[in-house]
Amino acid sequence: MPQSQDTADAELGWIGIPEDAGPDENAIYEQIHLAIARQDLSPGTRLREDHLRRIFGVSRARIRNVLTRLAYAGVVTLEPNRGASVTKPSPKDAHDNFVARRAVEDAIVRIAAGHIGPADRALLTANIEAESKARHDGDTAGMVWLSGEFHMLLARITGNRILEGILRELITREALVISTFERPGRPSCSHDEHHAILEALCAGDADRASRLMLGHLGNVEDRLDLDPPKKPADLAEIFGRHPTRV
Amino acid sequence: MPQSQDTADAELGWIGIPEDAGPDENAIYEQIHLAIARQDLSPGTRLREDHLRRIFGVSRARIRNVLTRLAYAGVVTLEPNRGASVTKPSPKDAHDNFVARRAVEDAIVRIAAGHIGPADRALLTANIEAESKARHDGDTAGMVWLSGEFHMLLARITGNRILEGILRELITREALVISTFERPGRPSCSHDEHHAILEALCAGDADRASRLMLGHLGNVEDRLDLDPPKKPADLAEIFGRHPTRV
DNA sequence: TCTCATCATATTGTCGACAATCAAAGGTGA
DNA sequence: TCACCTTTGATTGTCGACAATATGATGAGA
Repeated sequence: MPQSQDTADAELGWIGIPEDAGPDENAIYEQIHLAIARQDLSPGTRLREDHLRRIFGVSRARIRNVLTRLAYAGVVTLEPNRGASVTKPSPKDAHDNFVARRAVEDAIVRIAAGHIGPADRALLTANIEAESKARHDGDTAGMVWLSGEFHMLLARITGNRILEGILRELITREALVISTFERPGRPSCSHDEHHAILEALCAGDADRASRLMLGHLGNVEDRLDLDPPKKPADLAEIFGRHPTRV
Repeated sequence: MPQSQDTADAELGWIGIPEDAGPDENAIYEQIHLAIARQDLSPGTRLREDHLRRIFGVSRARIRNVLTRLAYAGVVTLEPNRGASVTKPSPKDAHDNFVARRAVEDAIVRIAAGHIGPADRALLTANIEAESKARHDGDTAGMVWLSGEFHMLLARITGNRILEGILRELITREALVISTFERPGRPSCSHDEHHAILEALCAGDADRASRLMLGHLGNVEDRLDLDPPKKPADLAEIFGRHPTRV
């Protein structure tokens, strides 16, 4: 499949990955992680070691180490002797991820309701405005990312690094879920919901904030199309293109 | 500090780590992870690459990879140019871990209340009995391990691999927390609590199971001594030994 | 024309050697 | 006797080369 390979490489080439990220291993990890979280790298994209090595200007060993860690985080899938690719979540993965997220976000929002300060409020408000702008500009990837950032900001308010780390993984995986299962032409519309959650938090009403958060997450999930495994699409496309010939 | 080094090495040598684990990387990972979860390796123990290499009979590169993954899981701490050691959690880490655990376990127990079947019940009952036996035998490490397994069984009942994975990490870190902060001569006494949780689950009473679970986790936390950073103890010991001389 | 076996290429897996760094021991001077 | 500098040994960090494996192409046979 030379074609899909090339597209994947192209995808790696232009965006997200800067010309010369330092030799710092963590930096490389963050770069790739961010590229996936921002949907610059779509599920299924192969991540060839030699290619990454040239992009980042480091030895293969280091790339390999980074890929190992990304695989542990669940955003990259490592197949023996087949290499690494951006994880393509199954419908069950998607569902499980949502369930776990509800549990974690519920806890976070309840803690945050007691911790939120003026500085936090400013950050959250700014985020909501940025997302609003992204929607206005039609930047859907930016919207998904900013939406995730809103939730990460909430996690940071709690001061609990463990919850924060867990949520980070869940949100990154959700970016993969969304780009795999999104219904075309169905924009996410979480703007008012984020705002309502913020208000409840500022009012110190943990129960209401929790209710709003769970409803919000439910809406995001409902907006997806989890039933079909999606992408035996390739075959369907081919059949559609060449009705009965060759 | 040659002495603490030697004890650490000895600790590595005899227990937990079998003579010849296969060259399978995952197997090595699991071996070390298990040894930490079972408290066979105590917090602060240095994990020298060359030493591990000889024990497992593989190349250093592989050991290095495993240590990277363990560090990501938070059970091993990697200091640049200083190597790896079993993570010694701070009091804050301990607290954060408990908070996160309450969130995750609450969700798990609520889901499990709707999913539990006869086979699950048998496994859980067997676990409770095994823990009872371990207590009777005075095998505290075994008790901690079996107690963790009880919670892992609950997670498995939910069928949610993501929640299961998250809990696994939290439980492993809790083993580190316990061996770092346990009050001497204060045995954990969760026997009846596990039993009560199981009963509530079998009755399908999610709310009661949740309440019991949260109380149970709270009890475990209360049993610890989180206030002192623990171990400037070394100095105290020295001062005690040599009252005013030299 | 189709199927199957064989081969060539590209990619990953594994290893050992060397360089860089750190911690402790030993030695020098005040 | 103490403090400080230098040296030595041990440990980790990094890399390049080679081996193993999978994928796609080629060609022979039915």
